[in-house]
Amino acid sequence: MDDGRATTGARQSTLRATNLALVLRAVCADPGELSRAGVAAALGTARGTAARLVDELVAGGLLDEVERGPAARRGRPATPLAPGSRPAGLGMQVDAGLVAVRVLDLRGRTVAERLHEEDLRGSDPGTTLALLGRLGAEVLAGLPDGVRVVGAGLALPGLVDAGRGLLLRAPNLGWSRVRPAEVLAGLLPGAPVPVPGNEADLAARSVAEHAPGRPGPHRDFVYLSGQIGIGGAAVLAGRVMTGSSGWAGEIGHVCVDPAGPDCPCGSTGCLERYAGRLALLAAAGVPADAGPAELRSRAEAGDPGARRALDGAAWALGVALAGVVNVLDIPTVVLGGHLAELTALLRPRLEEHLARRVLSARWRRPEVAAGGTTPAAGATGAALRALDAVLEDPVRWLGGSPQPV
Amino acid sequence: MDDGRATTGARQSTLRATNLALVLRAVCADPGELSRAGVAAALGTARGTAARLVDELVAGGLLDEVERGPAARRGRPATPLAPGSRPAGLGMQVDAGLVAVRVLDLRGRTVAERLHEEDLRGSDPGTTLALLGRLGAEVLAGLPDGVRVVGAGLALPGLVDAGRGLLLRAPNLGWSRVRPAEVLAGLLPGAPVPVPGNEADLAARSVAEHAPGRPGPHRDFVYLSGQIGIGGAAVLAGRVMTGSSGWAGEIGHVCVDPAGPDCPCGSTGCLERYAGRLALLAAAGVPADAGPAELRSRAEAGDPGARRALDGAAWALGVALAGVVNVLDIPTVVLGGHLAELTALLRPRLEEHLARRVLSARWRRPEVAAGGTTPAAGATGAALRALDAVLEDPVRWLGGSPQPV
DNA sequence: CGTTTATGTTCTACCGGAGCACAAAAGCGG
DNA sequence: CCGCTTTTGTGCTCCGGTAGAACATAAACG
Repeated sequence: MDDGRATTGARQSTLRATNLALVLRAVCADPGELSRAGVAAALGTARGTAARLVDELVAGGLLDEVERGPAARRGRPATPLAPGSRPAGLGMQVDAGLVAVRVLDLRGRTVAERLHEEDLRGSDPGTTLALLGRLGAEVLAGLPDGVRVVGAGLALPGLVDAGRGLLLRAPNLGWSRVRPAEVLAGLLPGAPVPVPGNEADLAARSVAEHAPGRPGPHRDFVYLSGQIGIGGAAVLAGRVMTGSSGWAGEIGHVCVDPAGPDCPCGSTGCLERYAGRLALLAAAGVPADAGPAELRSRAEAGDPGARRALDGAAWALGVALAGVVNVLDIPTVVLGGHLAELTALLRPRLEEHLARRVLSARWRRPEVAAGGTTPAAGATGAALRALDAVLEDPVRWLGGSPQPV
Repeated sequence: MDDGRATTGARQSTLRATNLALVLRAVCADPGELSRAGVAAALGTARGTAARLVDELVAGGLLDEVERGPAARRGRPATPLAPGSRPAGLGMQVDAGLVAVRVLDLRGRTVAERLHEEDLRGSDPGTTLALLGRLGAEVLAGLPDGVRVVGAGLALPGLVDAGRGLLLRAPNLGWSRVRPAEVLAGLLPGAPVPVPGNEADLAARSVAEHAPGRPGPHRDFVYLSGQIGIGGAAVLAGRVMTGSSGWAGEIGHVCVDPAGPDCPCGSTGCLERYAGRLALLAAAGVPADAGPAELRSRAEAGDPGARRALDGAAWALGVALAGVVNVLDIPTVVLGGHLAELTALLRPRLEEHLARRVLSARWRRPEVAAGGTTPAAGATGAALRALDAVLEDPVRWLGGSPQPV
């Protein structure tokens, strides 16, 4: 997308902006642990400077001075700092099986949420988005006083043109060329228009950081989001790679076997045909409406059909992911969505396949981990992404006016 | 590798360092086109500030004031600036078929080079590196006065642990666990120890920028380096993705057909088995020592065996690259090495396969382009990487002492 | 040859961090 | 209970760096 390198000369205000961002980020990384002096130590700046920066952020509501516990060390007690509790991000998600709205504050806490489960395959975009808008409006209306929504995001299971706010195609919803903003704009009073994004990218972000600026357990990983289809994302140094148009991560359509079954996408032998939710359940002989939990209990009970289906999925995942790891050298795989609860069953075979097919496995063995099982991870990620605007450029949010993007 | 985000507070000297780097980079991007006033306009700084920064860089030898041509516009004529001609990078390369040494200056000009072709498969690392060292010493001895080598790199066709300066394994050389610095250290007087890197990564860099800081025709592309094996690299926003350990880009071992032939790497149906130099020539019935030029002329003459072999390679490349494009969303493929001269023959089929198997092809059709045919692109890339240290932090090179890394 | 126009230079003003001194708020020890 | 120690927070001056304007310079144009 961007070059990652500013081409504009740095002036002194840039310096201050940079340092404000660094202070905010340092506090976000260790909420409640840093004081003004701690910030100075962490950044290597003079105490006076750090104090001035902190004061400014506190005045703007981006940082809070929190109550201190019982004084442990001697010396004047520090005033612990935490990310402000007023700035919040609005995350929304539409998936084949649910609609979700979630509001996160700068500390990463869920301030409010609404989830609504419903089979939305083939649904009418206008109707579904209107439902989402109503849920969103309810959530916004119920927010505590003082909470300021600084941005909004919408996770969608398909190819999104973020620049134009356009969902190009979401196969499992049956949607094409939908512009969510047109429906949502009027329904969310006082909130910015949600920026659409790919569900898997955003879910991966919720794994990469648990709260704005607070790194999760993994910093480099390949994320697999098993919904009805299989989406994915590669995360490097805590950043989701979105590619040149934002369409990266379509791991579900990596070819596992060119002689394999046809895929609606036009290719053959796509991973989705082997490890997608429907394919997996069908191969195991589990009714489609039973879900992966049933598959799991059958496999744990020793059902041979279930085990065979899981082995097949592990094999297909192994072929596809080995390719990804060979190309990207990110030897950690996090399984999310319906694959998360199957991780224990898939891992042994999958790690075997990866060890065999990844060139560098001799020196660093690829590992498979389970992602969180919180529903609607995409909504969380969307809220986190919205809040990132604050971390990136705190100065914009210090002035009284909450300028939207 | 790193987080891409400094955690240290910015002080005023940081500001100056940033701006010096920006000035240098701006001049490198447009050598000979910018004056002091031009720099001020490009960076948006005051003219006085820009002039002061330029003066400092000129005094340090990082910028040169070059002769101006005939005055075109009216007004006081500008003094055009160009990257300094004294700082230089030393790039070296060992491949299965050649040893190369190349010195590039900050303007991207080849100051000196030595190439030596020889079949080095199964060669003794010590002997070959000693040969490389001798060539390097000759090149260094012949450098014009005033040229200062600021860094050195060594492109190697295998897995490199850059942190420890260790070549883990280079299958086509038959080398394992080689530490080039041990041999080279004493042989290159007055030059820093070459930092090893992967050949494909470095060759890709030479495509991404033609001179330090001067972007090449593509900013986002997947590079394929057809040597005996097939290496590769993904370049995003002009930056080569090296992965978490620097082992990214092993496209040659992406699985094209799990039921395909065994590969020495332990996997099956690797791309290399279909589109590697030896596999390709063998499939076409061309003698191994004849090379791709012979294959090309046969195919252009209509030889059915040659065409079949190329179609097979295009198919395999299509399957593997479609996977890469699906995952990374980098819809430009640059073919280098022996594949470069076969581009015209491979492109039609390859683009067809990509169009069919890439999910987003409907909205943006993947394209295939030919890389340069300059020999030893890895050496060029290694020299460019060495020079990057200057662009990243010019301040280090302004003081008289040429502190090595 | 004066005017016009753009470049390069010099000077002051302002901004922001560094560094120091000092006040404040706790624990520790008598 | 009181002074000492220790750490935090605050106020001050100094210094480095950019902004901006005024001025000098070097060409082309009429």
